[in-house]
Parts: sequence; C-alpha cells; structure tokens
Amino acid sequence: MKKLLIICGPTATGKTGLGLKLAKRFNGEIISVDSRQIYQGMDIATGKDIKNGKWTNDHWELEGIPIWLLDIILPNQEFSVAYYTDLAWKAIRDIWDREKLPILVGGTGFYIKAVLENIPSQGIPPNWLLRKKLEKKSVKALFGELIKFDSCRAKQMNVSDRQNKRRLIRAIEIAKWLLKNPLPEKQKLPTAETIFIGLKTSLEKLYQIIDQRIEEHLKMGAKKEVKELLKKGFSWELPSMSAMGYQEWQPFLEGKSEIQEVLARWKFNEHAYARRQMTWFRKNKKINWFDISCKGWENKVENKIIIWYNKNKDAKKN
RNA sequence: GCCAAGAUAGCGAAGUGGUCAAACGCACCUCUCUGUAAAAGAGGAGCCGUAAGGCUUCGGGGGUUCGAAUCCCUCUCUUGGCA
Repeated sequence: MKKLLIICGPTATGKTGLGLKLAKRFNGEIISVDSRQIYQGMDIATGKDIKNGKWTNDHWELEGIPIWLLDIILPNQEFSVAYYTDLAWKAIRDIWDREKLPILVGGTGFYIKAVLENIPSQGIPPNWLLRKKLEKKSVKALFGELIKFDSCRAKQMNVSDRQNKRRLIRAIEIAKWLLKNPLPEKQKLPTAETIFIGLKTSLEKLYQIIDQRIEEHLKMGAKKEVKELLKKGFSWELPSMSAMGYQEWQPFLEGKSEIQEVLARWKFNEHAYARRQMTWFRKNKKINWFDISCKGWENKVENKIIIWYNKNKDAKKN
C-alpha cells in the first residue's frame, strides 16, 4: 500500500523543519497544508519558510526538497477546501509516481481532514447570488429557511452552528442544490497507509515561541509586505487579507492605532489560533503526539517513522 | 502644605444602599466544524464542589444600617490645580 505521512499541530511548533528532515531521510517531498501560504506575496507574516529556497517551475525547493502547494494563487483569487483537496491529491499521486513519500505538513486541520476523509458536500459549488441574498437575513430566519428545505440537516446542527450565519447559508445552499441535482459522486480516494505525527507543547511555551516569531517577522519587514499587497490593489475585505499579521495593520495604516497595539493584537490572535488548532487536532485520535520541549523528541519521531516506513518492505519480502 | 478628583476582578471600565460574585471590552480557558477554516460561531470564568450548594471579595482599618462596592470617619496611595 502507498504511504502517506502527515505532520500536523499548532502554529510555530517546527513542522516544516521536521518535514524537511524526514523528507531527506525517507526520500520524501512536502505538500504544504496551509490555507494562507497558498497566496503569492504573503510570505513573511504567514511564516513561509522559503528564505533560502528557490522557485522552480511550479513549486519551491528547500534544501533540495520540493515543497508543493505554496504560492499557488493570488490573494484576490477564490479558493476553498475543495480546490485544495483536488490539488493535494494531484500532488500526492505525482509524488507516488516518482516513487517517493508524500509528506503533508501543515496546521489547517480542516484541509487535512478533507484530503483524507472526503467531505460529502464536496462538489456542490458556491452560489454567490444566493449567498448575497441570504446574508441580509437574521440567523433565526436562516434557520427557519433551512428547516423548510432540509429539516433533517437543520436538526443535526448544534447550538453553535445554529447561530452561525455562514454555516447556515452554506447548508441552505446545499439543500437548494440537492433539489435539482443529485448528490455529487463520492470521489474514490486511493487508500493509503497513513501515519499522523503531531507536534505540540504547553500553551505557555507555545505563546513564547509565537511571540518570538512575530517579533522576527516584524524585523523581516511584515509591515512593508502588507503595504505592498495594498499597493497592488488587494483590499482588506479579501479573505486572504483576514490572515494574521495582515488584518492587524489596518487600524495602524489608517492612523488609528500605535504599532504596539498592532503587535499585541497580532500575538493575541495567534495565541487564540493555536488554541483553536489544538481543539481541532485533539479530536483526531490517530495523531501520535510529540512534545517539542522534551529533549530528543526528533529521534523519537524518527524511530516511530522507521518502523512504519519499513512495514511495507517486510511484507513484500514475506 | 492646601484644595479637588479618584482607588472595583489579570488590565481597561460600569455600578453609587438590597435583584452584585459584580455589566461591558480586552487578555485568558473550553468547545463547534459537510467549498471563506489563519474563516465563522457557541460557551466559561473569585475560591471549594461533578452538581446542588457553601465560603471569601470592590485600596487598609473602623462605624451607620435588617442589609454597603455604594453612606460616615480615618489611614495609605494615585492624578490634576494652588502654593
């Protein structure tokens, strides 16, 4: 069976570094799973580790290791999990064809899930007109509407999601689509032998690392990067510009706040993000967790992978 | 040294006799997750307890009152104004 390695965990835990190391050791290539690093021109604040890399044709190469799905679109282009999954599978297949090990590296949990599990509504496209219309309604009205079209789905939604406009709208969008179209055919995903490696540490420690990294990103010219994006005509309303390290600059650049506030907000947002990532990943019981503040964690990871990596070979021999 | 204003939970800031363990914002913590996911949304939060409930809070101390963050006295500190 083909193998697929996944490295996940909250931001700033050194996933890329580990990915590179393992790629060298196990003849692998990296596929980035990051919903913001897909954008061209958003390098510093998104933490794209490509300073010493070089762009070749359609992908980055760092220390001789190809990294896929970075810089694939412009900040004003439409994107979604669905696009991502298609691209990711294309990359995975290519890597397999080259008889190498694909390594998914990233912190966007939803993307990882979509790649591996096949989300039922994938294939039902957005209906922007409908969305715009529904946007004006209250959550209550939207929920009422959803009951009309798909009471079953409505009942499934929990308290949180029933208050969530965006999700209600998508649910209605799906329900309406299904009135006229059949459920999209399930993409048959190739079966792969996967292993999940999760990197984590205490929140306290994580906040320290995050803060440090943000200071570095500031020195590297995060502000300039934002200005350049604006100069190119990318506006604050774009989903891409809601990324951390970008949106925080808006009040500052409009003269409404000090740089200290920008930094504080940026840090707080990343802390909250890291927490959210953890609550997402915690649910995935397949993840083998490693605490990066424990000495020797990298060797432990490597040992774990060696066993997993060689399983196949032994089977062949027998 | 005098006068004035103030001192409220981690920070900012409401409340000015009972419905206040104390609004709201931020930080913090937990959670949700079927095409925006670094998005969007729900909840928690003094202490002890799974809970019911109990115990201790509004600068310190002392009073008034059935009852005080809220009224009075005093002390300490902060900030403005005058010397």
